[in-house]
Amino acid sequence: MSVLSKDFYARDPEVVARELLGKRLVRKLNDELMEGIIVETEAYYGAEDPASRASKGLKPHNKLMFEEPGRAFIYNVHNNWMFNIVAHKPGEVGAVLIRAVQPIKGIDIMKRNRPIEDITKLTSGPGRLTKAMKIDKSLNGVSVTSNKSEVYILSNNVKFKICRSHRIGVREDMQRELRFFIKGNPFVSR
DNA sequence: CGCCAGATTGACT
DNA sequence: GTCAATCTGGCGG
Repeated sequence: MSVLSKDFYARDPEVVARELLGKRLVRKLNDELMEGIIVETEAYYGAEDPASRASKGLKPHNKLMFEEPGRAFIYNVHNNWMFNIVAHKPGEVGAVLIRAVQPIKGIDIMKRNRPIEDITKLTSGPGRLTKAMKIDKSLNGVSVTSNKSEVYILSNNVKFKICRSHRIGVREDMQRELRFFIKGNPFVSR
């Protein structure tokens, strides 16, 4: 298993969102290790995407979406941290939101961070997984393309079917369906 | 500094 | 299905 490089993210956000499914999100915090399989993502674009943080052009808070791919882009919504990875072709704008993971390592740590009985609700939502894996604004702008980073993505070799739908929770969506998830996986958000 | 929207969640009918 | 709590950060004055 190898760490996904910057090249992986230097493509169209939709392609990156689809291909991130099944990959492994690794969170290292001091001596502790947490890991989850990505089961749900959404793609976001630039000016053409009314739901995007970058829809109104370059601003200090969204400038990461305009910059080099492969870095974490994190912001707050309703007291929840959203974990995105900057992804776009050269000269373009975009990011992929990680909406849900299936926990596979450090589950006890995640449960400590987010006490809950039902494990399928531990990381099945963008705000849930960031809380369980202790991802917050302190990781904004951090590169996810090195295994020395506090957060990165590993390749994986699993088979599954991909479903798609419109994005969740956005005020104004695009015509295209830009949410992707693994068919039948119980850790996908509602 | 105050106002308020928001890529949510959890509780409840 | 509905609904409101809760808070960060953008933006106007």
